[in-house]
Amino acid sequence: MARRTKAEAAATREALLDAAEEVFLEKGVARTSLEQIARHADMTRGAIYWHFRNKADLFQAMLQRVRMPFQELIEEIGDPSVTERPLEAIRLACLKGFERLEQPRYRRVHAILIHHCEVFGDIDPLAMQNEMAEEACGALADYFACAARLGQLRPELSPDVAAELLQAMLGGLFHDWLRNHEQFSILERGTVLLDTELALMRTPPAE
Amino acid sequence: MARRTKAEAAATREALLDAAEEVFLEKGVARTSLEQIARHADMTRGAIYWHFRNKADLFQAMLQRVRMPFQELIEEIGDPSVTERPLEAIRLACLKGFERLEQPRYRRVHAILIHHCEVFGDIDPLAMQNEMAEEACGALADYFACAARLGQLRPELSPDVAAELLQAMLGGLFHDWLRNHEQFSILERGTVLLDTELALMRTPPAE
DNA sequence: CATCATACATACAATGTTGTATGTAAAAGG
DNA sequence: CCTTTTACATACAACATTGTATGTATGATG
Repeated sequence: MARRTKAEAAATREALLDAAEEVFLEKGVARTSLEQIARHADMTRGAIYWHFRNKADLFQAMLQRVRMPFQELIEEIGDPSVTERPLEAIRLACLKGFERLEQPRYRRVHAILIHHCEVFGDIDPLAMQNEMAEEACGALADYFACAARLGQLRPELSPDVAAELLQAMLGGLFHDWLRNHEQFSILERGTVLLDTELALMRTPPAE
Repeated sequence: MARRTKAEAAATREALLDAAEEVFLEKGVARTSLEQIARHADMTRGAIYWHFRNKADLFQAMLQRVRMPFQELIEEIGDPSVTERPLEAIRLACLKGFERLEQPRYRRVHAILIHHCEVFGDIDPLAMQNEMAEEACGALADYFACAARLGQLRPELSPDVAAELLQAMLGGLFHDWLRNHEQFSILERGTVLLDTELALMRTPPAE
């Protein structure tokens, strides 16, 4: 066999990560050997050990391709009136998140992280999930607090509780969908649930 | 070594299941060998292979000890006025579920099922979770439909959406807590979130 | 009290997986 | 055009785990 050009080498690296996604998702991380990943990409383990130190390193590289912090979603809205309508900012950020999750790569990797891998090596997926959850909950709490100051939140509803409530709901929806994405469209159901919940939380227009 | 009496044999079976719970929870199902489980129970693999056919069989037996369908929780309330106050029935059933989850055995096994095991052998934990989720959502939908008929639900809120909403929220809370049960008490936070959500959903008293 | 089935412990063979060591042909560089 | 490095493929040794086969002491049974 022949050596590849730098671009080709980068392409095989991506191909290996693609293969890892598919095999991990199908068989679970623990039950897939590096051999299976390599063969699924029409390579050998030599290629894997060239690009990555071991399975954990490959796994981390796979995660790097789909990082999606909540704050970035907010910033991507690009609407300057965000600070005046925090509930709408939350809504748009969530919708953006739903849309992104429908891309196969995002969906697959998150499904692997949440449903198809256990602790292994120096990688603790639960710790990562904890970080994601707290990051999301913290951001939500900020925006709900802002909404409360602006009188846009029902007065009997504490902003922190609202944040916990919404984060739990989104997390549950997230888990349910990742478990079986053919069951329903996360964009559709997510929109309905999110709008319903926000409508319940918003202070009703005065009559 | 000596043979044991029937009662002792049953005790070692339970001890093996206890050991499996602890080791599974700590190291993940895939990464724990039967040897480790056996040694953790001061036994050998011989004992395991006597009581169970293999790891999958042991795993299933472990699950059998903690089955908790939503309907049973409702029935355990024992309050005959349940059909007249469906939202209260939901509330009590959830609270009962929270309390049960705080028992170490229930907590550990569910944490294993949801966060510490992948597909293996003929066991698909995701399918089990799907069944649990649909069972819960179906039951919730029934009670919300009942509440709607009795005019106890906000008229703009569809019972099915309410059920999906609550199920997602409970599922998210469930996952978050099982990921790290020392972070908060599921009974405390669960009560707050549940009561808040139900209060938002309930039709407000006429003024 | 002799026998048998039970409840394990021990020993062994087969397999799968990992990490590394080595081989190699082509691309990069001068 | 020659050398060096790159980007893998191949080969090998070590280990962990599994299932089974066998051993065995004891409780149960007539």
